[in-house]
Amino acid sequence: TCIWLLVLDSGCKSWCELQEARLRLPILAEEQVIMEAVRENECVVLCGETGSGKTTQVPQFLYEAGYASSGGIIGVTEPRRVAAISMSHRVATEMNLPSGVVSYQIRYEGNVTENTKIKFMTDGVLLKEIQKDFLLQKYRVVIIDEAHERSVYTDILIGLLSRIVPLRNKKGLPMKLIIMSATLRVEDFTENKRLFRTPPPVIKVEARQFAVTVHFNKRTPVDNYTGEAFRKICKIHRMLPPGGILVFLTGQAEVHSVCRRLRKAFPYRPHREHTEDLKKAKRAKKKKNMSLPRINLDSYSALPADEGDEDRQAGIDDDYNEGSDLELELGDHPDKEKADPSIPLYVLPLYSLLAPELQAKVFHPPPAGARLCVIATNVAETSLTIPGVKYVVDCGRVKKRFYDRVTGVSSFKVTWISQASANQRAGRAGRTEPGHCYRLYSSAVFGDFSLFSEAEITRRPVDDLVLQMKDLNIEKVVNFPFPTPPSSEALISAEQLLISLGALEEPPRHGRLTCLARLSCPITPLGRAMAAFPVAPRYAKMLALGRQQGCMPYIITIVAAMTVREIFEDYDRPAGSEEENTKMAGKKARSVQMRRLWAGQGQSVQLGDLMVLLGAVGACEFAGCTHQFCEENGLRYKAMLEIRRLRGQLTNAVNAVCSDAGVYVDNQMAPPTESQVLCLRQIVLAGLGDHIARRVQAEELLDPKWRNGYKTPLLDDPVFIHPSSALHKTLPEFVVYQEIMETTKMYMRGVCAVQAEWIPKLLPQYCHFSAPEESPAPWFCPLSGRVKCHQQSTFYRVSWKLPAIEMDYPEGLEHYKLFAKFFLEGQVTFMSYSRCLLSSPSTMLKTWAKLQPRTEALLTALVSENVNNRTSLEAAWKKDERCKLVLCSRVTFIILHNISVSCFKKKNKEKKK
DNA sequence: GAGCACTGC
Repeated sequence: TCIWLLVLDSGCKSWCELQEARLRLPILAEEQVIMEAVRENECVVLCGETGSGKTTQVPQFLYEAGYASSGGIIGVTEPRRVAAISMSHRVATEMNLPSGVVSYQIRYEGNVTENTKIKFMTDGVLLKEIQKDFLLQKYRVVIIDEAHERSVYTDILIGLLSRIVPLRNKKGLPMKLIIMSATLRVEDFTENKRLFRTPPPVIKVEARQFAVTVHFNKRTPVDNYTGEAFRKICKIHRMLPPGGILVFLTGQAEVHSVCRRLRKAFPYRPHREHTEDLKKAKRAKKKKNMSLPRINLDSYSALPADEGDEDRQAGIDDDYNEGSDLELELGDHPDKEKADPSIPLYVLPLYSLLAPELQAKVFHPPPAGARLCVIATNVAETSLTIPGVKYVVDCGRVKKRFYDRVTGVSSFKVTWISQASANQRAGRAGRTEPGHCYRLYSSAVFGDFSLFSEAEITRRPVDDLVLQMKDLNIEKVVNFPFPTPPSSEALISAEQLLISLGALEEPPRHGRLTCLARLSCPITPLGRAMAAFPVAPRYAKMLALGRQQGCMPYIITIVAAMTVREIFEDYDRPAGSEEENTKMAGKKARSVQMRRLWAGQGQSVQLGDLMVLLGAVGACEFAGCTHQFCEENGLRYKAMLEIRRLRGQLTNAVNAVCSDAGVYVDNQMAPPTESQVLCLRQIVLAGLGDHIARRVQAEELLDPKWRNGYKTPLLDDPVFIHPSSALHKTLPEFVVYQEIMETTKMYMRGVCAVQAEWIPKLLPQYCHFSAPEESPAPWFCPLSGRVKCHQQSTFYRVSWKLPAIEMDYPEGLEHYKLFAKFFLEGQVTFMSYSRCLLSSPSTMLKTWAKLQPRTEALLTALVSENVNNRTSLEAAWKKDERCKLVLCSRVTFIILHNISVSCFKKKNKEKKK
């Protein structure tokens, strides 16, 4: 983050320069129109592409117009942390105000003061603030920036603010909402009657972007778009004038393989080495030219450099490429891809998981004489802006995560992008001068793209959002004014999960449940506590249970590590060179070894991948969480820093929810003891109850594809423990998993072994219990004062037989009869009445007991006062001390309490009436 | 015995 900021801010050299740049922004001409619209409307939608300056200028207009005087402040939300920070710096500089006045707030940090007038923050921060103060009384204006990106939080914020703004106006504390979008796709906001009854005005602002000429391919490669990208880059580099090239591909592996090919084709060596190479290459070229037939790439430069007619070129392209393509795809034939060091290309990979110091390279100018070429994934579309890009090569695809709504299985698929996305990518070529965008697909294919990408909220589970909303006392989540609502299946399964976790009250079982009733469950106190933890509900449940046996610090660490993605460095990606290959092999071996070490021994092995996480974080923190430690042990430094900050935040949250928890972040944390590991596994099971899998049984093993497979309640096909898992060879009978990812097979990730007998105990909501066992017979537990029994159960849907376990006797008349028996035997009060009894206590259980008025009288009394355990008996007694000893008919049981008395009293009263 | 885009609390 810091590196990016330095780079982002390096553009702001002097205030004068800034002011000059500022004056050129087209939005300045629109100030009056905008401010008038804001004055006259509660909500205004502002459309302006990147480069219009809306993010930096609109807050200043509002400030000048007095919206931040008299106490109120101007809030601006951004979908990314870097944007919140850099925008606050930028605006502070432009306005010549200190950071205490123009400030930012992100998840872990901020510089907000009492004097803050303009506050930039991430969208999640404002959502959390609504939890504390629903009316957001601090704010006079809220600006939702980048609303077109449709992140889940901006969508929810817009829904909430559509209600908050009128409420504020009614209260006489007027507030304004400004929604800013880079595209004109705003109908979801403006034409949505549930959101705004009167559509808010839409103001369009021109952008100061340079023209980008778009070139389509004549043909659209079906599979080999990386090969096509490679050829296109080569061509651009050979033929077109200077200017950076930005290439959009879909994943790390593609990025690295194209990088490798380009580096081979246009080797770049820094400094002297390079000039040496150049000379050598020139000599070699001369020789080769004499011995080899001239099918040369150089012939291309005969074409006009500004050639834009792709269709015409494509013909030549195809002829030429068909031959060479084969060679290129046959892999590493060093001789076939002829190196041309005379025109060096400075090739850099760029993707989100790349180490920040390597990412930062793209922001620096390329070495003299070399052209910059960045091979990127989607990060370059919105998150990072690379300076000096004149050419964009767009493969037209994106890798997206998909969730199966029924089974919850995740997978990654490469799909076509939307037209909006393609235009956004093209726009990256026109930041500093006119540019060109080469689309590796035909205009017809482009025409078939959807206009816009789907809103994120429709593409992912919403359990966390539903919990947040319930915590805001929005019970009927279906009625929430979503700009685009999630599917009802998604809402129902979210509600179901939250009920199972105990975060929502279970709806009454009797009668047919309407869809609405199932979606209107109120939040429980546990749910409130869970909503206070900024993690997924399953993990929040673990935190809520974490206090036993001193497990809280461990649970916090495990939850933090599970929340942060990819804590281990990936050494399986294609290497850039042979030496890098051997280097990576060595690192990988070390990483595998360390993971085995962190998995521990004895009990802790059963905690599986979660123990590996715990061990890794523990070891890393013990070593001071240094870059070097991470590097040497295969950990992603950025991930470890995020875990460290998240541990801090979760620790604070736990202490806030439970003031006597007294947890603190200990970077010298000792490994958990054997009994703590047992406890941790049970806590994890309680949180991941719907993520259980059972090893396929020998008798079920009919199909060889089930070998080493696991069965889950929701899937017909087997799932497997991922080969990188600590439990891959152990294959425990029962496991819980973090997620199922479908690749070549369905793999469970984040696996932890659990014991069968814990399941009915900790997850009764998922079990069907059979009648209490007859042997051993039900008994009275003197410690808890309750009637206990053994009960067998099966796991829901799959009917796995679970071992019989000790349970509270199930509700019903039988429970009262048993309690009466134990009571008469003197087990409940430790006093024996047997010598005063006419019948044996076991009479209570006889089928003919009803025929005896005395047994019936006792039973009725117990039932009417709900007494079937010691606690409720004592409570009933307390109600009326005088009647502790009562002889209930002369020759029957002695009944020692007011249960029967109050019962008789009631009856007498009724008789009198 | 493997192959994961991108974010926010």
